[in-house]
Formats: sequence, structure tokens, C-alpha cells
Amino acid sequence: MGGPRFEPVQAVRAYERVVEQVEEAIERGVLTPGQRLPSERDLMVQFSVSRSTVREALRVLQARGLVRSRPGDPNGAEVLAFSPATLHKSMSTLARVSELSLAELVQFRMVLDASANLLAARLRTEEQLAEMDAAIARMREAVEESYESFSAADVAFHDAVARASGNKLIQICTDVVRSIVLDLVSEKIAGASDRKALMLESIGHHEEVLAAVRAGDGPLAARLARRTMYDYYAVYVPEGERPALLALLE
Amino acid sequence: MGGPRFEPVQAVRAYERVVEQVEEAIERGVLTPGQRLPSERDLMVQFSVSRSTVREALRVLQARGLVRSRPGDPNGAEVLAFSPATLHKSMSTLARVSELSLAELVQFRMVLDASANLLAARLRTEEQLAEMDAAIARMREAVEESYESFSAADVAFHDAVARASGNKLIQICTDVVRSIVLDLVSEKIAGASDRKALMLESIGHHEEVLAAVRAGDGPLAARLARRTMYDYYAVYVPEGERPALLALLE
DNA sequence: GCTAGTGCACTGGTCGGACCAGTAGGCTCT
DNA sequence: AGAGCCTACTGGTCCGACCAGTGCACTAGC
Repeated sequence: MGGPRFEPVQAVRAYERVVEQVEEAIERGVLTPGQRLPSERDLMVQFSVSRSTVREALRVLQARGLVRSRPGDPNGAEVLAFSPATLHKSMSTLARVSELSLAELVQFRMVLDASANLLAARLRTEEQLAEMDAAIARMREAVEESYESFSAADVAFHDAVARASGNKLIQICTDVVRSIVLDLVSEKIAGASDRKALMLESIGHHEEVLAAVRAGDGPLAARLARRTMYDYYAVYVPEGERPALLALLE
Repeated sequence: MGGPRFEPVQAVRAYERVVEQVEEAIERGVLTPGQRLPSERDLMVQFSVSRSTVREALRVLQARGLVRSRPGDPNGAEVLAFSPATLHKSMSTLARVSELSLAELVQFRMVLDASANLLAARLRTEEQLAEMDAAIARMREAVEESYESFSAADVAFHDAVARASGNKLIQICTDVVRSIVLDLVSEKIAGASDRKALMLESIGHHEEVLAAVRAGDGPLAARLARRTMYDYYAVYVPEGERPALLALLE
């Protein structure tokens, strides 16, 4: 016992130290989105490593969505504003390799969307209500056009609600999970025969939700939002897993 | 109008194609966790690219948490089971770079934890209830020990609830956001003077939540969980942002 | 015979140099 | 003054080399 306790030193690879430094600079605001990194040949001098090492570091930073490099660009790599793209990426691989079921994803959407509506009912501005109105109007037009435009309008509605919730994390996660769910059910939807009826029913549900949001009745809006989502996606969920979704509908 | 519509071809870099192929093999189950990739020198023959290109591809795959390579390993890189580590990484940079406030993070936790409790109230097994009991018992012991062990027991409780919810996505996101929140408030908590009172109060709240879960009263458990989280974290949230949290407490 | 120690044949990590295709901006020529 | 070329960069890729580890087979010693 006693004596100095040494921490285990793990060989930190050179490219990782490069990543760390650049990452820290970005997070501390020293490097802001739109700014350019020095060229790879400059970086290899500044860090006194080889260009291979610099490039491996840049690949990691690029995979994390922090920078982007373009061949032939006279400037260096560009510092990017954070986008949920990498979050989306990791969550979709999670969905694929970690065997997330559609039921779990829809359930998650139900939770998030309901919360977004609950918050939006109290915090929404008139402009945001107008956006939701416009989105529903576009949904109605799109019924006669294509499923794609209907879906786009539907997404716009849910996104407006998410933004009105005032919580960026809810907004981003909603967006990410939604696109994963849409990917999963897209082929199934394409084969549905009574699509038009489903769309019309969905529009009615959305109007009820919006009415509750407009009235400021958060709990009602949340309940309706859950119900709307369930009615729309339940058919794609294996019957055995539907009870878990119903559990959210009290 | 008319004529063939060509899609814009964007120069796909060689290392990206390598990433794609390996990624697809992992997602299709051709490569399963624990298996080894061929060595870099083998891969450069198979893909007929240089080792630099192979290495850049491996860096990307490693950044995405799909493989890990160890120097000196006689085998190639190891295929990893997906862990939320990369999800955690991207969400924490999101929290730092994208200026997520503590209020938003806590609000998100309130939403997820409440839903987990709602579901757990219906789906929990006896073993899971026992786990929650044990966690609370450890919390009580830890009051006299240290904040760290108290926090660890607290995490164990919430994790047991999240697992009992039956939704892996809720579990993972709860875990990720929780650790980010704990990081943010850790230094503030360290300076709190009346920590013991807070801990005791928190234990009482947890017991109420657990009672509701045991009784199968989901809505009550959810409400209590939100309240518990609010009471515990509100002091760290700037006063101006607390109303947004209160909006969840109906 | 079996164990302990030693090489050896790999591995990944890093380096340096080289070439290519692309870009942007300055330059020249008209 | 404008249109076109030219050049000096950029990133992408390749090659060859060396180093420090690791695991395994082999060997020397018991």
C-alpha cells in the first residue's frame, strides 16, 4: 500500500493526438464553422507528423462530421457546423446491427412526438401555428399527388411541432428516428392499396392534434399525437409487439 | 424536357468504397462481432488499393465504432459489437458544439425517464423490481459514504427501470444523456453543502416511484419520475429556463 | 518429458517521397 | 477590358521503408 499511484499509460497514437487538438479547438470555438484548416502539408509541419498521420486524423474528424475536405480546394479542410448527420449515422447502424425492432422505433417516436406536442401546446407562437396549418394544407393537396409529397408535408408538420417544443435535442432525435422509421416502412407503404384512405384519416388526426396545440391543451395534444402515430404505423408492426405500443396510450 | 436524366456523379473516394464494403459485410452479418478482418496488407491486395487507403478506411470504420485495431495483433482488426459509445460521442459533441442547454438535456431526461417508468410499470418482472430495490438500498448506504457511490446506485436504479421498459432505444438514449448531464453538473454538485439532505430526499422520491412501478400504475410512476428529476436538477438550471421543465409536470 | 526462455514472422503505426487530377486566381494575349 | 491559358497550390493515392509491439513455434534447459 502507499507510494505513488501511477496511471496506466496507454500508447496514444499520433493521429489521435492530432484529432484531439483539432477537436478541442473546434469545441472551444477557436475554429468556427466555415473557417478553414491549414493544408495537410501545413498541418504535418505544425504537428510535426507525417502526412499519412495528418490524413488519418482528418478522416476521423470527417467521420465525426466536424470537417469536410474537397479535392482541389486551394484552402484546407472546412470546419463544419454540427449537423445531426453523424448522430443519424450512428443511430441507424444501431438500428440495423443492434436489432432494434420497428416497434421500438415507433414507440420512441410516440414518446418524443407526444412530448413535443405537450411542450408545443404551451410554447408555440402564432408563426409556428401558421406553419402547422400550412403543412396540413399541403398534406391535403398531396393526397391527390403522390405519397412522397404527402410524406414530406407530414414531416414538415411534425418538424414544426418539434421546433415549437423549444427543445433542440427533442427536435434532432425526432428527426433522426423519423427518417429511420420512414426508411424501414417505405417499401411496405409503397405496396399498400388503400393508401388514400389512410392519408385522409391521418389528416383528420393531425387536425385534431393541431387543434389541441392551438387550444393550449398539452396533455390532450400528447395523447392525440400518440394515438395518431399508433394508428398510422401499427399495421407495419408485428401483432405480437403492438401491446407495448398500446401501453403508451393509457 | 425529356431525354435521359443523368444523376450527378460525385467522385467517390477509394477509401469510401472500402468502408462501404466492410460496413455492408458487417451489417449483413457476414462479419460478426469478434471476427477478425484480414490484415491491412491482405486488404490492400483484396481491394487492390494501397495500404494508406486501407488504413484511412479502417480509421473511418473505427471512428464509427465498428472495428478496433491493436498494434502487434497477429490477426487483423477486430469486428466490434455495436456499443452506444459512438452514439454517446456524437451526442456529446452535439451538446457542446450545438449549444444544448442543461435545461434541454434535463428536459429530455424527464421525458425519457418518465416514459421508461410508464412502460416499466406494465412490463417489469419480479427480478427487475428486486434490482430496483437493491439499487435504492445501495443509495441509502451510500449516503454515508460518498456522492460518487450514491450517484452510481442512482444510475443503477434508472438503468434498471430503462431496461424494464423493454425498449432498447430508450435505454441507450437514457444512458447517453444521463452521462452527459452528470458530466455537466458534477462540478456544481461537488460544491453543494447540503448534499446529504438532497440525497435523503431523493431516496424518498425514488421509493415513491418504485412503489408506483410495483403497483403497475404507469401514469403515476411517470409523473413521480418527472417530479423527482425536476427536484433533483432544478437547482442547477438557470431560473429563466425552469418554466420549460415545469411544463412537463402538468 | 516437460517447462521456460528465445527468436522469428507476423501485426499495426509512422514516416518520407512521389505522382495525379482538380481548383482558383493571376497572367498574358487579343 | 475581356477571354483564355498557366501555374501554384490543393487533396487523393500509391510505393517503399522502418519501428515497436505481439503471439507462436522452436529450442535449450530442467
